[in-house]
Amino acid sequence: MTRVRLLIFNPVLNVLDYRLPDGMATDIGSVVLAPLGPRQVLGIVWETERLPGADVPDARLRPILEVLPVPPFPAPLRRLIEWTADYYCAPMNAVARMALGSMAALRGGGTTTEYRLSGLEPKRLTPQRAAAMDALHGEQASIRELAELASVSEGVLRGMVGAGLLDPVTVDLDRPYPRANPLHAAPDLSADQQAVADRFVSAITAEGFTPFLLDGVTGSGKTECYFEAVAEAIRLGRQVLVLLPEIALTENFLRRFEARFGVPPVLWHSSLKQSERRRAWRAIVSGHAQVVVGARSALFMPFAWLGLIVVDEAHEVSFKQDDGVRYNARDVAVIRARFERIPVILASATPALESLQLAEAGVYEKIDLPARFGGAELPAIEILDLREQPPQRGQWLAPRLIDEMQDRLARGEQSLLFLNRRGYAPLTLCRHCGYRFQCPNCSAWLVEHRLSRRLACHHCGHETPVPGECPECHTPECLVACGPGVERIADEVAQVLPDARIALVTSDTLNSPEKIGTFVAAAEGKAIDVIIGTQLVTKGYHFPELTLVGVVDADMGLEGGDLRAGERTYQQIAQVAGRAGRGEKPGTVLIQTRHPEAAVIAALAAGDRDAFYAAEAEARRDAGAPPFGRWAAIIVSSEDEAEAREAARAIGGARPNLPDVMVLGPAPAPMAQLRGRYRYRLLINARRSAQVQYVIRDWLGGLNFPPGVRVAVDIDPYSFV
DNA sequence: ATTTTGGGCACT
DNA sequence: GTGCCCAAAATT
Repeated sequence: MTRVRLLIFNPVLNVLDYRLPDGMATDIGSVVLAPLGPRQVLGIVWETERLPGADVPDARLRPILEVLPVPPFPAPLRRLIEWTADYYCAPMNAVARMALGSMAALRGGGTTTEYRLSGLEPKRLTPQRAAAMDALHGEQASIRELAELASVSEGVLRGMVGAGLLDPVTVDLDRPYPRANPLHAAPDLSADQQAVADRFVSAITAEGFTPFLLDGVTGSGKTECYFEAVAEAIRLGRQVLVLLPEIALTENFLRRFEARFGVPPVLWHSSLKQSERRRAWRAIVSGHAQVVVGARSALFMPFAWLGLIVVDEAHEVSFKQDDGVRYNARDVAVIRARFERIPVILASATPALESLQLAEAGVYEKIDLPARFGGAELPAIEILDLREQPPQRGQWLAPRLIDEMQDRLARGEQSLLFLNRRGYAPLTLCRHCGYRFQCPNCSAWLVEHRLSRRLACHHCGHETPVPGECPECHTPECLVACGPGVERIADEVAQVLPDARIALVTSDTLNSPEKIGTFVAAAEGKAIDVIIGTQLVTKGYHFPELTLVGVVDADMGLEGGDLRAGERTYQQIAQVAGRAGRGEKPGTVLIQTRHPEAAVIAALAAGDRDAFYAAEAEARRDAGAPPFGRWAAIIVSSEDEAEAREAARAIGGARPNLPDVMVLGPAPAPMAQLRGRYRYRLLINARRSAQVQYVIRDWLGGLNFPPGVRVAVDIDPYSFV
């Protein structure tokens, strides 16, 4: 009788042994279906010696039901899953889950019917049908997905099929993607860029683990360089994974990719439709997908022949996942490359201090790309001290910044204002009684969105219409907006530059590929004079007529005691500054601040990157922060405040007493309530040598908590809320 | 997480 | 003894 050990996809059971029935064969890594009580669960066949479990007598073993028709997880992926679970104190099955697409993807094969608008004019147009016609433009998907997309019931759509408004299309579920051609459009590289590309190509050919830190200012052509590595991998028949921080980035990226390789890459991100997800996953595991561009969740895909990983904008905070398995895709990408024995390229204009340190230590091979491509000059950066030249009362733009914008408008050039705050105002209060609108589920103010006339929580999605009176004292028309958001800045610009054509660029306004495309076309076609945006506008775009960048509030990111606040501010401003002067004309960057003396601001003004990194390193060393020391967080949460407090106190009471590990707390988390759960936090600061994970596992392993209490461990945390 | 089991208790 | 509710145990 053959006994098989499975990694089981059940939140509390990690490991169970089964019997392999006669006539059934598995390999290590096979994905199987197994009985669990009256149910069926997925499992992955694992090396018994690598997965400790209880010794259950042969007689009690139940037989595996089915081996799923997908290639077994290869050893490098299995090692990656083990490493990630171990390092981030997460259950192995939670990590392994990230490697699977969906049940449908595991079964594969077959065809399905999708529907798309036929273009026929409706005879009878109900409001629901009108909404569907509007929302489904250019979409093709199943009835179910279309219904969700258009927010109408499936019945409405079936009716539309009957009326001939929707056409059925038979689709092969696993239909292949067009092949990328490495020779489609050979790039025109500078000597510097060619040297970098050559180095990458040689690493690909050598087929070994080679981690690169590609450090080059915005516009230096990092993408063109690593595209040559991608081309070489394609030539050798290996697959490539390119990780990007946000989906919003892909629009621009896809155009550049298609220009270079003739076809779009395979996309992988969380908002793929069922059918797209299945098709992409099957192409990835079969080895058919040549280049996969994805968000961090693509990192655990079971590639058949992975040959290269690229992490673009590798410093981006969004590579850190902050729920579920709290991993950092930038770091795990390097680990995966090590297990796969392939090159990995971390590309950034403003690398994380941790990455720079690893490069200095010789762990990463550092590749510098100093010059801006085409000789375009880096913009001049100037500080506007708001204490010396304050904006008018109730406004946020200093006169000097307005003058410069006026000037650009007169010259037919473009300006960009950056403020990383969505909505109209971050706080709304009652002028009469001082009532402040707060989220019922979170410790956060509700942000007024004037475009949608709602108050919204940016943490949990709670929304309410803006009321006409104060809910506390019932005074009508008494609400005041406090502080600026991008919508309010847009109002101000409309007021001071009445002739300017303004584009507001936030995740609220630019939430679909079509809208992004329209915006980019308008900006390139000089149909926009002033772009006002959040995070979203800081990277990727190339507008030759954009010659002025204004940073509305450089101090915003520095408040709040986040350990990486300085670094993030530097990165954001350097990034958005890179949008200016990308064409023939030189750019200017104006930074509004009340703290011109702060190290970050001073370094930006002086254009002295090294000075910033030196100051930041010094501060981190003093604080025992990464990369010189290590942090970890334990977050205890419950819907019951007392229960959360009690559990946190119990954890605090069992704290280890070790010379190289310091425990702070428990204390209410800065975000004391989040999505209806009360939260307490303990912070662990350890020497770099300390085995924090083992200490924490030991510590928490001996404790039991009531149901309803969640204890999350965050290793190398980014968010301190 | 989900399902099964079993103890305690009211009721026939 | 039977039905019902809830907590505890088991899931290979």
